[in-house]
Amino acid sequence: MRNVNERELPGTGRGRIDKRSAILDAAVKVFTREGYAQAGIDAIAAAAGVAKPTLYNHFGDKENLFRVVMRDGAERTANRIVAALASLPDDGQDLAAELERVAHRVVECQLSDEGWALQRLLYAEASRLPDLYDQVVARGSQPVQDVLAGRLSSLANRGHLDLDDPAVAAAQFIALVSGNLPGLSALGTRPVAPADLATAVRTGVDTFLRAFGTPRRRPARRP
Amino acid sequence: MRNVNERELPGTGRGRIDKRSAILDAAVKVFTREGYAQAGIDAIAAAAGVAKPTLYNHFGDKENLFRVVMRDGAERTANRIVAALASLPDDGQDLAAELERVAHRVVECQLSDEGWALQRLLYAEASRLPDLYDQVVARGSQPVQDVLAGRLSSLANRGHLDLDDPAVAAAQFIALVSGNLPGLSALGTRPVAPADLATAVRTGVDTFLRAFGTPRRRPARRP
DNA sequence: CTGAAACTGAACTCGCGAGTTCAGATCGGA
DNA sequence: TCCGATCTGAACTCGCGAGTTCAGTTTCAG
Repeated sequence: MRNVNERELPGTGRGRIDKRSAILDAAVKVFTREGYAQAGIDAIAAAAGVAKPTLYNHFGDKENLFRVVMRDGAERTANRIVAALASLPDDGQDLAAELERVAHRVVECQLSDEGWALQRLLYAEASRLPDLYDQVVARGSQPVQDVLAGRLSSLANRGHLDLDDPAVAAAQFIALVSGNLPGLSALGTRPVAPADLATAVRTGVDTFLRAFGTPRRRPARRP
Repeated sequence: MRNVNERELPGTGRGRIDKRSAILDAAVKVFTREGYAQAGIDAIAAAAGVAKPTLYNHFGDKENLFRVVMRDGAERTANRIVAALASLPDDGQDLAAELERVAHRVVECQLSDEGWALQRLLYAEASRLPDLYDQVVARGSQPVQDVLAGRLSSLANRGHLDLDDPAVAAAQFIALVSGNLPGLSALGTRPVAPADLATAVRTGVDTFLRAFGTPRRRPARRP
């Protein structure tokens, strides 16, 4: 049998390609498909095309592997959303349409298989691994809210929005726009009709603008 | 030893008191404390003061027991919330304060240990038991939204709110008022400072009234 | 009083999965 | 060419937990 150093067989997966990232990719898939408890180390190793001891060499144990997977996933998702937010222009041109466009992108990240799965995994294990929750928030939702708050603040400064507190507005924007998603997609276990999605986003943005749109006066604060 | 039909010893739990409900009570506690996978049938039986075969006689297997627990829990929680909503008056007297009061009650149900635990369990097992999700929604969130929509609609008919669609407004009210809860309480794993809770509720109601309060005109629909 | 139904407790089966061990293969670098 | 690090595969340990079995007990209706 001649040596096969010129190419790796994809299935068997021998060679010096990054075992570590292969394991992480496989772990994401298996964890998100099966859940933490149901996911088997054997299955992950097999999916990664790697021997079990290799996996243990890299990650120590199952729980630690899970932590790394969650942190990476949160960061990846957050980066995608932040990139989408960065494309929100500062001039108030067609503000409603722009907000809808951005909201769509944000919402799509949550609707992705990975997004939902990460959220479910986080909920499921939050009480067992409270520190993990903090880390995921720090790398995930926090930066998203901060960036969004910044954009909204820009718009407010130029008179296109009427806000008291950009951070609150950012949180409420996200709540309004994605509050219906769990129901629509049954926590991500069912596909969402694009029309339903569009409606959800539109009504969310509508209400946001009813509250914070600039042509309108805001109601007097109650005593 | 004289007969003890006048009273059961609470600890040992012998006698004809409802074994079934004793098991359910214990199951709620153990499932919510440990999560589905970690919860042991032995632990549940022990907590219920019941022998394992009795448990299996009543519920067949672990998964079915879990289903019953979740359905019951959803119904119980929904009933509490609905009761709170029913106390929302129809006259617009001090509308903001009344909305806040109701929102507080709604939010407290989600903040309760059982509320959070049920939500985490639902998220965790939704992909494995999709039908369960439907049932929980049908007995849990759906009635709540319907009742709330009814109350809001009443208020709108009397000119105290300015709504297009009461169902949408109800969903958005809940989203605005409880959107911050996961972050505040770290998915229910940490206590929430009453002041933070009050702020979250107040800002949610504020924004809701900015969007739907009656003195204001609603922004023109965009093309 | 009696017999059926429900309950008990303890021991048992059985499969699963996390983590380990080890002898050998493979690779990169010097 | 050779060393050390890394990877492999397969077999193994070990504990855990779901579900069962069974012989004996309690309860209650008739």
